[in-house]
Amino acid sequence: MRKLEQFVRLSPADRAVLTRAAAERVRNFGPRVDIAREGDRPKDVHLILSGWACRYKQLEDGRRQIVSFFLPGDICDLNVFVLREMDHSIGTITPVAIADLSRDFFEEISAGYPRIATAFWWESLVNSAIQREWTMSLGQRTAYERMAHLLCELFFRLRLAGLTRGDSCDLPLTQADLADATGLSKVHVNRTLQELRAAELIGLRDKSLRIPNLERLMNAGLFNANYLHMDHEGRQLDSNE
Amino acid sequence: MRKLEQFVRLSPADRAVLTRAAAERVRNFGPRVDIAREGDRPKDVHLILSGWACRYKQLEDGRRQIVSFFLPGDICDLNVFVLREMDHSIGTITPVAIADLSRDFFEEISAGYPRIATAFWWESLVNSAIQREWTMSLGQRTAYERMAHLLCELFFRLRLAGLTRGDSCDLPLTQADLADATGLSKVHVNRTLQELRAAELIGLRDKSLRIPNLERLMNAGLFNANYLHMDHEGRQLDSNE
DNA sequence: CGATTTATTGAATCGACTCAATTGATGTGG
DNA sequence: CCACATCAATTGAGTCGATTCAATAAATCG
Repeated sequence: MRKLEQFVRLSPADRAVLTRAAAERVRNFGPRVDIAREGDRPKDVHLILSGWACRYKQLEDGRRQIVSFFLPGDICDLNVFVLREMDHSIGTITPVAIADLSRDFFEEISAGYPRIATAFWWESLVNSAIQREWTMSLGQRTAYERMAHLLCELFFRLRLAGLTRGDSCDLPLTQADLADATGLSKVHVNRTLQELRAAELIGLRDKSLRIPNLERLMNAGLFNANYLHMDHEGRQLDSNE
Repeated sequence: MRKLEQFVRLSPADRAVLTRAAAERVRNFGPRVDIAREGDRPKDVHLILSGWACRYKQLEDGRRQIVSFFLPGDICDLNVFVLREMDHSIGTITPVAIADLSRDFFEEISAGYPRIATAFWWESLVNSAIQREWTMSLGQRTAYERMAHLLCELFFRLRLAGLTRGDSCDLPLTQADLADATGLSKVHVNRTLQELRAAELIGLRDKSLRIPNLERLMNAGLFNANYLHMDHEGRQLDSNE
């Protein structure tokens, strides 16, 4: 997705490379399917072109935790080139199109396209920050706060990728997905969403989320957007497109 | 600490650079002191030479979550060069000595010392994996499992750094620290530790932890060491020291 | 040695869970 | 296009893990 470029503002040459990379070796997956499994030894990095996916881990007894969400434009695993095998799985939520990026591509990038390299670097650091914030959420926030926080985060990320319409966006997650992501039971997710609706902090039906007053939802979730680093240094390196 | 080298096995030249880097610009901190605060804009990366520290985040109302622990040999924040400001704080647990590593140092490394660069890269990827595992713990594991898991993780990491003696190691954390890290209350941490002691899975007194049967503790915590990636690719790049 | 932090224990409470059943949507094949 | 099956969302009731509050014991520190 060309919205990945949102991050650093790229030159036409940069765009060309990305567009080419995104076009080569595209694979399509149905919904609710695994792209990679714990224990695999993948050779490529994946770029999500469209659709939602998630990273998840599972215990032997079946307990499952969604550890992060991948939205269009996100890059799955830069670790591939250093770590031997996957310590988690990647599964789709909706139908997903991904581009497989080779090691060669990354070497080409880091050699000749510093702005893209910085953007990738930034991507991966923000992902770490998001992971920390999830730790915070799961450890300290109440169910209500946690849900509000997650919805804020997704909305912000989608907006950055140009995937919102005014105060609304798609939310293809089921309540079971939200449960796996927030560490709550399905039943409690349902009740928490009802509370949020009752407080008129969200409107949610037909896989579409509306946030009438983002400010108030942020307060409810103790949401501070600093960890998304949307003011990243890259902006200074902008090329004059 | 030279145990950082454990990861990739370094050549004498590699060691020399590291030793030099570790010697320059060393700072010492007392226990329970902040090294960096949320909102800061640090210019250097920190390498922990000795002592324990942690990364933590705090909500306005005071709730605090320890998001990761830093042990001797750990590197604090490679993000410094790309992200504008800290989205979390770093505080010491024990007295700590750190070496400040400059941007120049990292450029020198990535240009001339590929093995070290790989080791750093590996470090940061493993840290991400640890962060994911914490998400898993906080989301899905019970208090008992969570505690067992955390103690396993710390023991493995310390052992990799050569900081264990047989089945024992130092554990300078207070129960309040463990509470902030596991997302439990202090009281419940206390009770959980008692349970682990009663089950003879751990011995813990005077800041010293003993694990008579690591296997059993791992089972209790549903601990799978794969996420620590101790079999990283770097071993293949070992120099013949 | 008091003073303060850390660890421990008890009792009551509550947030979130489990179990179980119902309603509503979505989808598929005949 | 309906009938049946499946999956997703909702509701109620009872339970339990973990919390809070509060007090005491033990350890550490200047």
